[in-house]
Amino acid sequence: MVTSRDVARLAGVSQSTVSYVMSGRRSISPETRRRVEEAIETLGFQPNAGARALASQRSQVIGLVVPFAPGADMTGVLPFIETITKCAREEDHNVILATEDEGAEGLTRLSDQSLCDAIVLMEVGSKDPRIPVAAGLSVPVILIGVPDDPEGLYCVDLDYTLAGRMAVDELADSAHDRVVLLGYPRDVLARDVNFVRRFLRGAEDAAAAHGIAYAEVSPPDTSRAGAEAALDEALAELGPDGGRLGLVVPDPQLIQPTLQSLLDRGLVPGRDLSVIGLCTDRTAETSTPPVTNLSLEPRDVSRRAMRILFRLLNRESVLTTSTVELVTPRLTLRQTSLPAR
Amino acid sequence: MVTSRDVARLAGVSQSTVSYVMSGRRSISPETRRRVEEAIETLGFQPNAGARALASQRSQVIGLVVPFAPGADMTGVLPFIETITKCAREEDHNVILATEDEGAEGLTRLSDQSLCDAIVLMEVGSKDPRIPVAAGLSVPVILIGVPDDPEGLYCVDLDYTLAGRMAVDELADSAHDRVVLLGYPRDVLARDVNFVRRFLRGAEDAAAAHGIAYAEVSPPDTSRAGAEAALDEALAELGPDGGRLGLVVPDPQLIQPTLQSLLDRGLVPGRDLSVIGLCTDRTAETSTPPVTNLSLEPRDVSRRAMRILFRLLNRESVLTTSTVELVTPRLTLRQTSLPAR
DNA sequence: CATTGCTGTCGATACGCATCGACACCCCGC
DNA sequence: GCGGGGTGTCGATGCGTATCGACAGCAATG
Repeated sequence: MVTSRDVARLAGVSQSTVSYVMSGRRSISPETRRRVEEAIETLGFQPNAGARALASQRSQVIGLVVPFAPGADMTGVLPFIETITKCAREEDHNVILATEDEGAEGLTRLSDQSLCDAIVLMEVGSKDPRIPVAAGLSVPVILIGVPDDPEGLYCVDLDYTLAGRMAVDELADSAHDRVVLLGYPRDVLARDVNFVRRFLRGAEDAAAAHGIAYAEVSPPDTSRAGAEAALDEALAELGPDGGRLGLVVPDPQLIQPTLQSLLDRGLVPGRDLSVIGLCTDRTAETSTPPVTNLSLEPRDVSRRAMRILFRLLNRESVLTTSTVELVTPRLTLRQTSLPAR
Repeated sequence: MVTSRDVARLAGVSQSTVSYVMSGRRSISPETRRRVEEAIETLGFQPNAGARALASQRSQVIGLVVPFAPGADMTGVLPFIETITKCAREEDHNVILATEDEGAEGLTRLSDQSLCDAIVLMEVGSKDPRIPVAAGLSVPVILIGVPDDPEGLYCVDLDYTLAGRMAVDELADSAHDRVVLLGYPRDVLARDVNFVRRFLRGAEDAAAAHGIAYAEVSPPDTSRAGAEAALDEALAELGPDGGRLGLVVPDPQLIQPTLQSLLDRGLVPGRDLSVIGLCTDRTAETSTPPVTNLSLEPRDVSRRAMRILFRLLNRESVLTTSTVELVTPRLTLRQTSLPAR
C-alpha cells in the first residue's frame, strides 16, 4: 500500500505537507505543490479511507436505505439509486447500501459505527417507526417521502396531492364525465404509505371541485387477476352506460395488467376510455399501449434530496422555507387518452 | 461517540479485553465476558468502522459495480443488488456502490483507498477494459458475466449458451418448424457483451442439430418501432406460409414491445405462434400476455458469486474445478406457447 | 515441591491520515 | 538595520481499534 509517507519521501517533504497539498487547507508554494503532485501521480497514491475517516471524523460516505420489500416497485427504485449515487460521486462521496428490512437498527448502525456522514431514507411510511430514531441520530437524515410528523427532518417527495388533482383535472378538462380510480392494492394500503393517502385526497378533492362522478376501487394485489377484479368492481359500480370514462391508475405495477384487462374486454384505451397512469416516463413509454402518465420524477426528487444533504454537510444554509420540498409531476399525453371532443 | 475505552472503563477491564470479547480471538472468562457485554449493551457501543478498518486491514465492505448505462435493463439489475446486499449483511459486511461509468478507475479507487475488501463487477463485456485492471487489484474480484479471457478471475453467470439451446430445443420438441430469433438491439450488440454471443451460439447450434429453419434479426433499438421493424424483417425473411412459428426474444426490454406488435398484426402469441423470452420470472409473469420464459436467475447467480467471494475472503478453498460457474436457466411454460399438436 | 503448560488479562504499539502549534524565512516599512 | 506580519513547512499528536508480547495465576504433572 502506498501511503502519504511514501509520497512525502519521494517529494522530499513532510507527510503533513502532502496532506495539505491534497486538502488545500494551507497555502503551499507552487514548486512544492508540483513536486508533491508529481510524486502522487508517480506512485499512484490514494489516501486510505479508514485512516482518513478516523482522523477527519468524515467518512465521505452517504448511507442509502432502499426498500427491497417484496411488494415494492422494482422498476421505480433504480433511478433513485442511480441518481443518488451519481450525485454523491460528483461531491466526491461514496454510497453505502442498507436494506429496509434492517429497520431502525440499520440506521443506528450506519450512524453509530461512523459508516457514513449522512443518510438518505427512501419510501418512508406515514408513521414510520424509523422516523423518531432518524431524528435522534448524530448524522443528518434526508427522507424521500413524507411521514405524518417529519419531526424537523428534511423531506423531499413528489407532490402526490397535486398529482391526484392533476389526473382528475385533466380528465375533467377533456370532457370526461366519470372517473374511476383504480387504486393501490391492499398490501400497499396496509403499509400505510403516506403518498397513497395524499394522491387519493388530491383526486377526491378535484373530483368534488369539478362535480364529476367519481369512484375508488382497490385490487387485492398487482396481478392480472387483481386488476381484473378491481376493474369488474369499478365497471359494475358505475354501470355500463356510455359517456367518457377516465381511469386513473396510480400504482405503476398495475398499469400493464389493467391495460391488458381492458383490451381483453374489447375496451381500447384511447378509443373507448382514457387511462392515466402515475409512473416513470420510461414505464409509460414501454407500456402497451403507451399510457398517458404523470411522471414520478425520481431523478429530480433524488437530486433535490442530495442538494439539501450536501448543504447540510457543508453547513450552508438550506434555502427552503419549509422542511418539506415537493416536486411537481409532469403530465404527458400518450395513446391512452381519448381525443378531445 | 462511545468508544471501546468507555466500555472498558464501565466493565472494569482494559480496552484490549473489550476487543477480544468482541472478536473472540482470545479466550475470556465467562464472568468478564458477561460484564463487558453488559457494558456494551448499556452504552450502546458500536465499533468505529474507520478505526476498525485501519487497525485490522479489513473494511468489512464489498464493492459493487453496477451498470447504470443508458441502455441497460433497469428491471434486471435490482434483484442482483438486492441479493448481493442481503448476502453481504448475512456475513456482517456492507455494500458500497460504484457506477459502471467510473470505468477502470472506479475499481482502483475502491481497492487502493481500501474502501472495500472485495469487488463484485456486474455486466462484464467480452473484452472489458476493466478485466486486466481487475486482475491486478489487491482485492479479489468476482465477475458476474464471462469475458473472453477471465485471466484467472472468478466468474459467475447464467449459462447463456444452454439458454439459447433450451429455447430452440423446446420449440423443436413441441413440433415447431421454424424459429426466428428476434435478437438484441444494435447498441447492445455494439457493446459486445459476451452473453449475447453465447446465447446466439447456443440457439444456432440447437437449430442446426434439429435441422429446423432458423433466422436471426436484430432491431435498431428496444422501442416498439424497433420491435416492429425487426418483426417485419423476420416475417418477410421466412415468408407468410403456415406452419408453427417460434419466436425467441432474449432481450427483456424487447419482449413487451414484440408481444404488442404481434397483437397489433392480429397474431396472437400462444394461438398463432409461440414466443419464448429470456427474462426474470417477474417480468414474464407481468408481461401481456404472460410469456413463456427462460429465467435469468439473478438471485441464484448473485448468491453463488457471494459464496465464492466469502470463501476467498476467508481463505477457504473455492470448491469449483473451474474459475467459471454457470447457472442453468429454468423454462416455464406460460400463455405464449402453442399447445402441443 | 518444583516444573510445565494453560488461561485470562493487561499494556504498548501500529494502522495512515488530518490538524495544531511552532518556527524559519522573506518582504515590507520605518 | 530592525521590528512586524505574512507565507510555507515541519514535527508531534490524536483519532479508535486490533493485535502482539508479557505475565500473573492456577492446575496438572513428575
